[in-house]
Amino acid sequence: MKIATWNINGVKARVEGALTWLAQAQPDIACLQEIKSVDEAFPSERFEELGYNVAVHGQKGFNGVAILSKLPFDEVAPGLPGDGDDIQARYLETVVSTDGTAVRVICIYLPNGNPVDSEKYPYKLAWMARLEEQVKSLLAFEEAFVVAGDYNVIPADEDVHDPEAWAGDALFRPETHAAYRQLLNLGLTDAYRACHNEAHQYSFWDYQGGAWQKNNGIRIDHLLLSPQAADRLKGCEIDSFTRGWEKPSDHVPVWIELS
DNA sequence: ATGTCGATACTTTATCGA
Repeated sequence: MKIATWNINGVKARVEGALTWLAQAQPDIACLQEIKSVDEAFPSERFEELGYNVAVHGQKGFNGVAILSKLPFDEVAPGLPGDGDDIQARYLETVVSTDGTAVRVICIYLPNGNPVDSEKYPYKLAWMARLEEQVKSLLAFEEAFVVAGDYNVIPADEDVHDPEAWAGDALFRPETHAAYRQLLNLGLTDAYRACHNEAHQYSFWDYQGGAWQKNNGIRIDHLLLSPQAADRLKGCEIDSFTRGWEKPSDHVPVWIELS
């Protein structure tokens, strides 16, 4: 089973590119972030034509997540628990099953958090604390699950072209690293790092400053696996080639293969 | 080169968020 994550930076602007990649990469499940669309405007039919079932948790203008699945959804649950006042669409949880084996697939768009002296940074840290609580609850089931998405977290120096340039940024601050480490320490596996040890492999290149041409990237799109999912991990790759396409997203797809 | 992009609104240009 191939499960992918991709921040597409606007589904309206990216639908053709997304369809091209889906037809070529053939993931069984694709988690999309930053769809920047309300549910009603999401072009579900275009994805259904490729054989996908569609679950959307949208919002006007910003944020928004969706999950495409060739397998039918057993469950669909939008929204990260823990704050009833949070209206930002950043979390979508689904369950699919094949041959009697279920896998829970969670699509997240973790808050960016910049600028760090604004209310956005405490919101990011609070969101990460809520995610940690949710993951704790899910781990109690002792089942396979994948938390895939744009984490807006650069895990380590080796995941950024220039650590100095990112010092103090919300994606790279000590508090951010601490919260991410706490999440991993619950028992989750970073699929990419479980499969690769080479440094400077990125999933995002800024539109500005010729970042793609200079390979000034960061690795912020992750698939974290429960122990039961990690046991089934066969591989993990980054499809960086999409960044060179016409009208690219600033993020590229990352995917895993599970047995 | 602070060098881009997408969505929004009292739109055709400024603002926001990334």
